[in-house]
Amino acid sequence: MDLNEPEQWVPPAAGSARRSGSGVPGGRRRQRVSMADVAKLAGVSSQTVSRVSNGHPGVVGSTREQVLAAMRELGYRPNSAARALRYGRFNTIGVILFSLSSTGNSRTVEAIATHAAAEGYAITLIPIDVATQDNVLGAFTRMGELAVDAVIVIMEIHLLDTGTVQLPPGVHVVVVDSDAGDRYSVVDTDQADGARKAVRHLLDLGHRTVWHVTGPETSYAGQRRTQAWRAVLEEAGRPVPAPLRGDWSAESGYAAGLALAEEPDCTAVFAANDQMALGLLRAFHERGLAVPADVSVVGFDDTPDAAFFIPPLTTVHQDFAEVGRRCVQGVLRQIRTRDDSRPGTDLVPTRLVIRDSTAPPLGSPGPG
Amino acid sequence: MDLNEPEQWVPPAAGSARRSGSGVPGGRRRQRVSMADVAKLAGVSSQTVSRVSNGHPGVVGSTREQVLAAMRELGYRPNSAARALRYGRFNTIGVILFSLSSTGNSRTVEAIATHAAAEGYAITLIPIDVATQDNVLGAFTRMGELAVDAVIVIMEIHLLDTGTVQLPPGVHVVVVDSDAGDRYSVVDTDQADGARKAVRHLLDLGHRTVWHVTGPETSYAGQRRTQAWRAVLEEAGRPVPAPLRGDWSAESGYAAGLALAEEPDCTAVFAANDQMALGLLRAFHERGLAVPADVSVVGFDDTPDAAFFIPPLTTVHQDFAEVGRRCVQGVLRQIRTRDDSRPGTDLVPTRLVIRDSTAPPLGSPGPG
DNA sequence: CGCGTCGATGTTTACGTAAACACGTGGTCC
DNA sequence: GGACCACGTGTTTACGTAAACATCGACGCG
Repeated sequence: MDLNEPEQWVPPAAGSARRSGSGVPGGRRRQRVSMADVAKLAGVSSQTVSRVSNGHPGVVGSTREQVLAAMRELGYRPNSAARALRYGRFNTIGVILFSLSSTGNSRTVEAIATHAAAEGYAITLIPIDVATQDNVLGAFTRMGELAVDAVIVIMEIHLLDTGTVQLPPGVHVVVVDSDAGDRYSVVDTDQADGARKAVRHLLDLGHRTVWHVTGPETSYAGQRRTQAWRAVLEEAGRPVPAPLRGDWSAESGYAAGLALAEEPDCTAVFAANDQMALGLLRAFHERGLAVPADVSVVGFDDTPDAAFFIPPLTTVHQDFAEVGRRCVQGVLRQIRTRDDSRPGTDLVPTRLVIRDSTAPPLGSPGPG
Repeated sequence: MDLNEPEQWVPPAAGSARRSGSGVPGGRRRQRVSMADVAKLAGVSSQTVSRVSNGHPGVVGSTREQVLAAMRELGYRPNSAARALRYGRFNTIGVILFSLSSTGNSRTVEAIATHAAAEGYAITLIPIDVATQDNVLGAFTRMGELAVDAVIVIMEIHLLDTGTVQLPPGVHVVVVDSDAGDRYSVVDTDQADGARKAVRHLLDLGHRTVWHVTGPETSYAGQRRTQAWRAVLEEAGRPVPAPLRGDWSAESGYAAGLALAEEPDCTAVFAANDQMALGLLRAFHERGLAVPADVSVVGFDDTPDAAFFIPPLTTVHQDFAEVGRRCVQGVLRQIRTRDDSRPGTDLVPTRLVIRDSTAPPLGSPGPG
């Protein structure tokens, strides 16, 4: 294998080969190089190697050079397991989530990984394919056994409130997509504010009311968006149409769109995410309804593709990178201060991006 | 923190207050529970605890029960660092990739994580935000220091062929999106075959030739698709239009679409991915070209959204889950057989999904 | 009835690292 | 000039686990 060192070092004392492949003659047991090996070659103690390895002061230049040379020659790498054992820390953050398939999740995870890396932390991923109680518990159990110092949970935390889930002590938690701010440190997009902006935008354009395609019931984010939609309509004294249940997929948006196309007084729809908005656009197109002339559509997320829908989608921009950044920040603060009980909710603001899928209703004099 | 045990155990020696917060007065040093603690409480040796913990035979029922009870009481969890140190393995697979933002990558990673979990392996993610040589090297160096038994590289491996990258010995590698089958174990979608199917489909419909929007130059997958496109046209004796350079984004597809709209004899386009196809659709729509009546469009990937584009997109389906599965399989085979030099290329087949964005050219009698 | 054997459990040791402490040498201060 | 200190380096030890080996008692067989 090209990436590897050409060959591993074997101590010179052929007779007293204390590091042969465990004595097995044919054993090709790629022996890992330890500090002791480096120390022996450099003619120093292993503690000195440790000091050099960790950049500690108190090693004179010439010794340091010798050690570094030995390290290079042997291709020494610190053994992170031994390190973790010694320090009691793993420098790893676990991330539990349902799926990477949603834009939001994958971008949040990416941001988490990037920021964690910048702080010297790796991230370990535990996806849960099917959201059964068992799977969730299993994931948490596994995480408990894993080498992580903290866990970021990207899912509705209610699934965990069974009392049976236990993380090992000293493992800190930050939660995304949940309202558990009273018990955990929560970071999330300001779902309610984003939804409010979307609905108000449509009302401001002159629409009498706004229809709504929801996310799945289990999604906290979806619930918040739906609540905010309802609240804005009620505040404004507008009728509140029955929401259509979606599941984030374009397909569910399409189904909702076919239904909404039959509603003669539907002139504005707020979809709980961009994918469902895409489904709406296609359904309306198929039924001969022009967007935005006949119906206005607003989405949520601002996926990179949303600007290229037909027509380009007005939507609520979520700053996933910022969510990821704050998750890491929160988790590191807990690790560093050893304080794991700082509940609270940290909301990342949203931004309404107005494109071409919204307009005043037909026959309206315009905004007002 | 709800998830944690109420308090940790401290060996009884002190007085007999075996459940104080910790021996240290002010120190709230969440003491981790070790086998020794469990052993003491259960009145057995730590070796017996180890045997119970690992399900080894040779522990009589009553003893086992006692140990299990002690484990439960103390909330014992095995220390994975110590385990890794003892075994020399971490049960972790590293994944290096550029970005999770692309559908393909995130779905591949998800599949990797799922299958790895099923085999008792966790995955550690190292994303590289900007593809500079330095960043790539840095990621590999970090990976070398990390606790991983193997690495899956999701990127063009040429970036690594500098000779300076070194992974520690015993770390196995599987590569995705590369042609390094002569040096590494490579798993990938059969890019060429997929592209061939796409182009042939368009020719079969009666189009004289097929235009092409490429992926970024640096992408091996993109190169393969472009090569295959060219090869099919040449084999069929058709003219080969100059390909338009894209970067996977819908925006670049849109730009290409605006350019292609000016080409009077462009009746069929093969976009190297679905997002760029989305951009094409919008550009054509904007310029009054009907798809598929005036221009046929084929994409690549079959993202979940592609079926809801306007019109629903004919595209090449990639089985990312299978790619992920085979990556894990390959890596585990290497780990288990201790054989890390089994180069070869494992291609996952594709499937052409015909929807509504392709049709015979205007004025054509139809396929043939 | 004594010896061999087997099964259950305890004891020792090693894994690789790094903190804590020990040691020795050279210089400084009074 | 002797006590002390600083600095560079070596030695001991602990981290938690589990393999390897040791021990001890009970049981079976000749």
